Amino acid sequence: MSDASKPASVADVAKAAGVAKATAARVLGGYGTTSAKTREAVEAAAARLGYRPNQLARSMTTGRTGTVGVVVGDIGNPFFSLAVRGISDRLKAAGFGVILANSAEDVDEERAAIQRLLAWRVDGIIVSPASVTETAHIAEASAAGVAVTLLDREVAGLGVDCATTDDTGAALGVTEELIARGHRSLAYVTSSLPDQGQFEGPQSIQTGAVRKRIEAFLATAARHHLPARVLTGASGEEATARLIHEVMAGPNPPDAIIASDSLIGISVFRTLRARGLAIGEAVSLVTFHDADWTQITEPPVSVVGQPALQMGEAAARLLVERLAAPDLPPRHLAIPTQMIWRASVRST
Amino acid sequence: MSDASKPASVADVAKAAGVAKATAARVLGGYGTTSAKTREAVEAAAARLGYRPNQLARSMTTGRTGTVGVVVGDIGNPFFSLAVRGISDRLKAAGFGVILANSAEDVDEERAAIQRLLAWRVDGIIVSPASVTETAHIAEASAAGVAVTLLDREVAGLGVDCATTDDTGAALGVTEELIARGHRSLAYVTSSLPDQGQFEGPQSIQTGAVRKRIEAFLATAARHHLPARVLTGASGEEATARLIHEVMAGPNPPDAIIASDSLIGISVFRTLRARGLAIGEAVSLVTFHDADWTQITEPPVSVVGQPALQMGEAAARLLVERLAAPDLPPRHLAIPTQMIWRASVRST
DNA sequence: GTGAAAGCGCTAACAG
DNA sequence: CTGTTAGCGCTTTCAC
Repeated sequence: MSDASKPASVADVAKAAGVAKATAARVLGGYGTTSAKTREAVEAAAARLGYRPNQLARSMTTGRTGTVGVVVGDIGNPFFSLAVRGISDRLKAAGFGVILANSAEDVDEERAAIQRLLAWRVDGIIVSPASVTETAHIAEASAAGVAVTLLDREVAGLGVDCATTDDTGAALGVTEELIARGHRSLAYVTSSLPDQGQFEGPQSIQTGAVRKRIEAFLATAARHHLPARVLTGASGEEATARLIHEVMAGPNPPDAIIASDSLIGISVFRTLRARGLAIGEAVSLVTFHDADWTQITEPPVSVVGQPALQMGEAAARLLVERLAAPDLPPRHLAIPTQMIWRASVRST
Repeated sequence: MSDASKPASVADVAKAAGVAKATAARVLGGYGTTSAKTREAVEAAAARLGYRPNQLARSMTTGRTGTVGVVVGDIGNPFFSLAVRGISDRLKAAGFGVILANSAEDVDEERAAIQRLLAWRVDGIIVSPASVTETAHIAEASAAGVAVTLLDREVAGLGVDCATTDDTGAALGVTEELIARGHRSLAYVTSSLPDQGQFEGPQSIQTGAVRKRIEAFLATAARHHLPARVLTGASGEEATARLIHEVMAGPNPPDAIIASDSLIGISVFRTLRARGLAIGEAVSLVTFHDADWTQITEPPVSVVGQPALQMGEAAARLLVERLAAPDLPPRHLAIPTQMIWRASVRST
């Protein structure tokens, strides 16, 4: 059967079947035309020798790998893991495999990952860029001729496809409704770190989606002449807890908090509880991403529903379509979010 | 700079730098010895031409791809997504890339994925087998000379490395404690489907880890002469709800329920709530996997803590070590779980 | 329908 | 330290 030392090649099979290399290749590769008789002979020999196609050699000659690189910030984050599931399913259906890379939200790692993917000659790359400004490597990939699709985070001027949720609309809607319900001091909590270590407006945030949300959040609050602050660096339980404790203990504490993802949402929920604050009464809470758990807490948590799986599917679809039609103009799919108001936000 | 039509090759760079192909290759590939002067010349030429190494060609000649295939049941499941994060981090540190495949817990898909990975000549494969019995393709991969490590689910007699949690110990411990706390009718809920469509003992369950847990669960209950039932097919919210409603409405309903993962845990929690049952009083609940949300429900949910991330890291470590020492005897790392008892289980 | 030969881009082995 | 040569396994001409 199969041999650990050196798998049988087309040449081996050809010899065993008593045909030319090209003929065996035609049968094994499923292209060209062959008579039923030779086909059987080749297939028998292949089975006997435990032939296993070498995709490297195949891709080497054809120039196509049938492979797409996926670079996300954190595959451990439910939002991305669902997106990757969507991507993976869709790509598989289209006959592509996935090479996964985790950037840990670090531009240098992202850059290295993309270089590796280019070296592997992937047909396409789906990436959630860690930075909106440092994107030369993404432009480079696109220029090198691989199809690029942005996931969740738009980068202007790159001229590539993009699948995001409607961050601006979502943030605007949430903020408006919070204000309509009588909240007078708002806070947005994100794990993103500002550029210079200190938050100085949306432009200091490098995560595209988060920047958009903060822009809409601040603009909406300003329009109503209400104080709004942005808490950055909420990465992990302790950091988030510290931020929340600090702001709640300080002057004019927020009466409504928006968490940028479900991980932060949990931490905020817990910290508010630990401070003895009645969520939905003393302080309201909304989180981005409709994680399952938001329905079973007491009170249940209001969410900005982000169809992560569908977004992944959309990104994959965009990529596959571009591969088929490289000259299509770049498209941006902004998938609508769905607000679900629950008791964690007071209603008056 | 870079050209979309055809990237520069070693030969192109060599010609531009006025050196032999092998010399340019030595510089570009970072092997052998070269003088500082030629190195500079080659690097300059490479930069000018936008040279990009072709990993396919590299792997073709070296026989090593520096790539590991990872096949999981569902990357969208937090348990696996954390495991994959651990795997990815560890492999990256060791210089390996990850090709991800999702089996959707389907043996046929898993088989196809493994074949594809073998065609890609991955150096190793980490897989959470969908079935304990249909494992010929895994044995085949191992026989073909790629390092195989099992993730989360042991398969006896395969002679490959394996990183799991201690399922038997965990299930035994949980069951004992539930009984000690006065529960008299137990139920275990899993998404796994039994072999013949109907549960007929642990042997009808194909998911290795789940089978082990059920074995220990049933054996422990039997030792105490207490009724214990296994609910299968709890895949998705509705299916789980139906199962729970059915069993709670039937004769001798369980007074303690063990959920096989955190997704099921949420569904059970919700369904019990919907039935108006006081969790931790009328009925107790324990779930496998220490998902974040278990701490913030009311009551908080008891968990069998599964260090998914560490398990992933362990699997990757086993694989890397085997790649370095192929003749090592197969090792099985059973990472201990950590029980955390919370108010969802009554204490008497 | 089948065969012979060239070549993808790179590294490895051996000279010089 | 550098150059020459061969070859990895496959597909792709182009003959026959």
